[in-house]
Amino acid sequence: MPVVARKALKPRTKPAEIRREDILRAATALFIAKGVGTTTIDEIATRAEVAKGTFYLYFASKEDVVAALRERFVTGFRDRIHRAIGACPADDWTARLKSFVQAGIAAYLDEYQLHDVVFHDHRPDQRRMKGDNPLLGDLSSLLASGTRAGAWSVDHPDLAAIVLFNGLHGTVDHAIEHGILDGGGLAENLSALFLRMLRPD
Amino acid sequence: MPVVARKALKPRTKPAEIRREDILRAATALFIAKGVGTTTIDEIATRAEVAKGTFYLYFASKEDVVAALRERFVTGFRDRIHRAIGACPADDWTARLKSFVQAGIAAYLDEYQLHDVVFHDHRPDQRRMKGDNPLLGDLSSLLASGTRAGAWSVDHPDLAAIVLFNGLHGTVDHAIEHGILDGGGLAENLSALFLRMLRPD
Amino acid sequence: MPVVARKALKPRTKPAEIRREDILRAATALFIAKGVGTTTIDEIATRAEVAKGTFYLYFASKEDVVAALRERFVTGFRDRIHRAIGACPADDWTARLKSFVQAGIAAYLDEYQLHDVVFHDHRPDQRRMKGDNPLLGDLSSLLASGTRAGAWSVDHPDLAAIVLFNGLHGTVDHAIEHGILDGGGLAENLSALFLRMLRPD
Amino acid sequence: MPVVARKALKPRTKPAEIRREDILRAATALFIAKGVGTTTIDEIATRAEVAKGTFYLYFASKEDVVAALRERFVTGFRDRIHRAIGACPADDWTARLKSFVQAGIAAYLDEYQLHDVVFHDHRPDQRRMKGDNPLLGDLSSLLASGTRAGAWSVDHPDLAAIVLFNGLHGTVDHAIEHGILDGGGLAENLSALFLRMLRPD
DNA sequence: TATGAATGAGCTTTCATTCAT
DNA sequence: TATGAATGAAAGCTCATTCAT
Repeated sequence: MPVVARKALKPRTKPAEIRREDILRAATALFIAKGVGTTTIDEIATRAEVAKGTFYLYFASKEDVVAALRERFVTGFRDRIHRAIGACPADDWTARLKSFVQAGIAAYLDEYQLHDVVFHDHRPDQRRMKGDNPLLGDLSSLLASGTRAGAWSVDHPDLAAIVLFNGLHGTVDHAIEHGILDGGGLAENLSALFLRMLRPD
Repeated sequence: MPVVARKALKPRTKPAEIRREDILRAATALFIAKGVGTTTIDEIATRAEVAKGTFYLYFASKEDVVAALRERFVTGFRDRIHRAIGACPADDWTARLKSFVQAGIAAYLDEYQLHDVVFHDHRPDQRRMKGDNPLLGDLSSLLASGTRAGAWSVDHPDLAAIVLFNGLHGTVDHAIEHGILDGGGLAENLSALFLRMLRPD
Repeated sequence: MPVVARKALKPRTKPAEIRREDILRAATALFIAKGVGTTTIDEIATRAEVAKGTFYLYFASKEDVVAALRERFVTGFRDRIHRAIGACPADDWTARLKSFVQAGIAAYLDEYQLHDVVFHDHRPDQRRMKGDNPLLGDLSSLLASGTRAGAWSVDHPDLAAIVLFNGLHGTVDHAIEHGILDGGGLAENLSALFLRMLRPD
Repeated sequence: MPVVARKALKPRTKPAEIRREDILRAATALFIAKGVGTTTIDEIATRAEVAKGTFYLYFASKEDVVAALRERFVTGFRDRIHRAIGACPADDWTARLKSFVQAGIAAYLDEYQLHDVVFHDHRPDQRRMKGDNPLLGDLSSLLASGTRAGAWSVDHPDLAAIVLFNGLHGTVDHAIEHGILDGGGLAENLSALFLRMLRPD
């Protein structure tokens, strides 16, 4: 009777981080393909090549997975925008705003499917977390700083930030719906519109 | 004890429209209170004082109810705005835009709970119906007309309409989240912001 | 305001026998097309252009309809065979048996769909009614009479009747399954086989 | 009280084959007792001492269970007949045929309840599978071989096989209906009848 | 006699979660 | 850490039947 290995072939234990990643990746693909509600834990586990029980070793529930993906989405989105803005001269406010718009549109167009998954709340208390959107603060700061620097003029930076952010969001939604994927032209027009809003009297 | 009544109390058969209304009302209350997903047909039927089978006599599924409510919500919302605009002098474009904003905010604040229920799609193809939003067309027309009349200036009325509408929407969302229910002040500031955007160069 | 007729157009009341027939006809078509179990009372009523409640005025249940159809099927089947036999010379036993076979096959091929409907019992006590099959008695008598007349020889007419009847039944079933619809050839071969069984030693 | 056991008593996990068997056994008993249509999955699960969900781990539906039982019934039935025939001298054709009849009757009498359950199709396309009956082929071969060996004479072995098989089937049905459970005498008479049919001219 | 709105018991099926191994 | 068989609550939907008109 052979005593040796046999299990060396398929290491039953992977580093936890990898496992988690496997599951997250599998879930993302399925959520995008068939929606969160329709995807079963079973399917996620199968696709991640993991037993159903193992899933629960890493996540408490399906919603927990969605939350993790949301976290990651928001961070990634924000980083991307920050990187774009960071590439602009510190005192070129118009460029910074344009970068915000351009990077925001591009990032959204790239990942709107994940966005939909991740912001498709099922709970009635959805009205709690949106306020946490850190981009609103970023944008508000940008507007306020530009105003202070005399680049433009805004009375209520918070309000303007909300309008700009939602305007951008809605514009991309509209573009996606209508199959327009030319983010460049979109960014151009949108920036122009936003800058009109910021013109001093 | 009156002998006459007896049947007046519990008419087995009600006019279809009333029955439908009963069910719709019951569903609305439950959807708002505990979410669409968590509400069962059973609960709706019980609350509407109707047998489960009767529910299916009037609606094909829970989603069918949501669709009916959505229809009604959209129509009501739009009517309210139209009524407000209609009360303004036909050539006072600024007043018309302000009315749009004010009525939109008020209507949304009044009914955002129903709004949430009704736009909480479960399907992954949510990206189909939003474009049907007739208010976008209304707003775009308003902007274009005002431009033609020389009241203000817009390069891309459709784009501007999207930004305004989503800006308004997002602003109210934000207000609700933060417990601000002073629609008046909100409308004031928002209109001012929008009008800045429309100023000719 | 016209007071006249209005109802003369569509006489709400049809003679009971007609109504019953309408329902029976509708049920038959549906049962054949989609099976008894799958057909709903609603469908029968709709097809018969009658209200659901009216259905219950004429039949106590779906099974009651099936029973009525069965009754009718059996009677018709038997009549057809009797007519065929009756057309033969009273003392030509071979011809009478052949007629039985031929008419039986023809009738079955013509109406096997209804046969299937009508003998597709759902109850576990199916083992009760088959014995009522009057054709077995008819056939047994025929065999006994022929034997007494010296045309052939049978030890146990009842047993032989069962074998012949079921043999015939099974043969047609087989033919139908295999798409053979030439009843003539079938009857020829089957009669020959049966007559071999009846040959005296 | 033994302390060791505890888990031996109610092993949460049983070998799949045993579980399947438990369910099949429970279903059979219920189907026989109250019919397939009337038996609910719930009842089967309860009787098999299994959760309802577990049922669906092993079978896709009630019909799936019936199909499994049918499969098993047909195989068992055929095996039994083959065993009986196999016990006869290879060249004693009469004995072989008698064995077929005798074993067929005995097997059917023993298991007609299961037979009824298993062949109580609900679908309108019942006319598809019967032809698959492998016993017809077996019987046809037997008849042809006996003919070739000069033991008897048959013109159309396939047709004769159908008649014999259905004759046998119908005879037992009749016997059951009338409470005759003496398979022996039945076999005697039936074999005699069949052999008459096979006599050379 | 005829209607058809209303009933509600009852069935199948799904799936998140547990837990013995 | 990993497994996956087992669980069982929960929910949607159907349809035979009733009954007030």
